[in-house]
Amino acid sequence: MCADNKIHPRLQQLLINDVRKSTATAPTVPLLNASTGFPPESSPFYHPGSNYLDVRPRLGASTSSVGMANAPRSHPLPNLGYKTTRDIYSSVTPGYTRALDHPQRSPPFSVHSRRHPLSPTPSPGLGFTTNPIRTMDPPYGAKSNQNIPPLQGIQQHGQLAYATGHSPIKVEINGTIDKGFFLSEGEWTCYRRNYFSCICSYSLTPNYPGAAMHYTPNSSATHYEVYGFAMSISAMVHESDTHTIDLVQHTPKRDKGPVSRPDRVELSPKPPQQTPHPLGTLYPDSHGHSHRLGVGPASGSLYDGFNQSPSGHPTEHTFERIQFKQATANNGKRRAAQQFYHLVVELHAHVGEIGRGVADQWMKVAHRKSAKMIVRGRSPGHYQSERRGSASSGPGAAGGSLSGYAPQMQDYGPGSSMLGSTYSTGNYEHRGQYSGHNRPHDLPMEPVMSVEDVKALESSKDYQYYPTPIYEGNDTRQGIEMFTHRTDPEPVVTSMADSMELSTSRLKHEHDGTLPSLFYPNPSTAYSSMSSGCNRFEGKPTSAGYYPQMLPQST
DNA sequence: AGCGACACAAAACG
DNA sequence: CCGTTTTGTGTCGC
Repeated sequence: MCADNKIHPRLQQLLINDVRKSTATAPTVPLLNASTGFPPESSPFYHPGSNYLDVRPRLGASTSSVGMANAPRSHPLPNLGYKTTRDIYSSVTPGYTRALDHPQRSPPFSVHSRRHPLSPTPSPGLGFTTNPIRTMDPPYGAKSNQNIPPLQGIQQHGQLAYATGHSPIKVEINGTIDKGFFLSEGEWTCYRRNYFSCICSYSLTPNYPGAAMHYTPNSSATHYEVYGFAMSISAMVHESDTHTIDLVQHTPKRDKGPVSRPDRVELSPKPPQQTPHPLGTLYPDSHGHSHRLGVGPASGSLYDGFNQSPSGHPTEHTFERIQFKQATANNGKRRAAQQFYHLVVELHAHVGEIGRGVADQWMKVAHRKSAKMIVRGRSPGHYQSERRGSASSGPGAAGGSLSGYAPQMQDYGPGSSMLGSTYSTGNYEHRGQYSGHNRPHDLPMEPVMSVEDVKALESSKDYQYYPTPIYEGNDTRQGIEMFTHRTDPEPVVTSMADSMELSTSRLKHEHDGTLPSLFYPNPSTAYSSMSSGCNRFEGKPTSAGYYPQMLPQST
């Protein structure tokens, strides 16, 4: 698979160049230190720099790129639609957005504001940020997000525990897929060419910063000292654990800049109960960086989280300007089986270099898959009839619906982005079908998963996203050597309880277009649901018939 | 059909 | 109000 985190040399070079404005570029290396208060340096295993970090492209020089030949475009095409649509969408929280955003435009949330042209994508309204209105909402804040595909339950690949007393640690993964997605016919959809971003954070319960902890992969009795954690995002084909799909990250320069694969970013845990910041990463972090991320090469930066932990790592990271490298198969063909992808938010533990040479060792502790999604490779124009689907989509997105998209819809509640609280409130207004009901606030936070998903999850086995040494939980035992292989499928954990929840929640969520939030509101919840919950909000009953493996995955 | 590249244009910013 | 930046997407050509 895909693996590589590594960026092509070329890219690396390129990356830096672009940065014009974005400062970010700098060597972002956030990586290093052991984070979280763990005793990194002292540890024998501690490496000053992780490899992966180093790998990133950051510097380079070239430039490149660009364009090659370009043919002058034959004719200018006016896009008729643009405006209209845009305008409509634009309404989106413009004001708010900005305010909130602050710094840059790209801030994750706010962004959407920008254009939401045809594609629903842009989240129309997402205002993520905050709509004034929404902001109020409360309790969990979040809300809605129509345009935010929900995440399924967490799947752990091993157990974390404090060295002292061996007290177990509950792990929560929070992720918000921002921008770019919309429901079309009940399915989460996005365009391959459009950007989306993913705000990631995790929390440990209990959280004792600085306390030594160890990780025990499932199926292994071996304990690995944990020096820090990192999160990453990847994508895979629905119902195929082995088919991964490459994700690419652009700089603001887009085509003129380098393209890289989103990196693994070191993060410190976010306090579980912590209230998410409404703005999320929007705010500049302590370093003063604004997060415009993206810019940088790959991931960005490190500077993302605004909350930094003592260890110096942010507690949250936004992977911005992310695109799927390839579209799902059979888009557009109604009859043909539609392929789906899942975006996966992963948490890795830095277990140090064991031994010598090898660079850092990372083991995947847990991951959370998103609801299954369709990635369209063609221009929105090709889908106009349906578009927006769901959401609004009607044909043409109709204007009317647009309104639906209105600003309010999206906002994130405070938590949404961050903590898990997000769930939608229901705003699907226009979403016709889905819209049905808005979900009361009470939505369950847990993600619901369909049976299918569950199965899929259970069956899942390997994930090897990184070339670098990462262990999967399963293998652990094998120790380092295993990097590469993953072994068996980990048992996905699904407890009965979980199942029940799932089913329950499922019912609840099913029609709402709303999305359940990705996050778990509180640790306990999270814990319980951990293994498999998931949800899919998709309208289709099953994935049967899909071609899970069709795509060539990136490998 | 999907993809990469180029280009236009609007939204977001400043 | 205006210039710049960023990003959605139309189009071409493969």
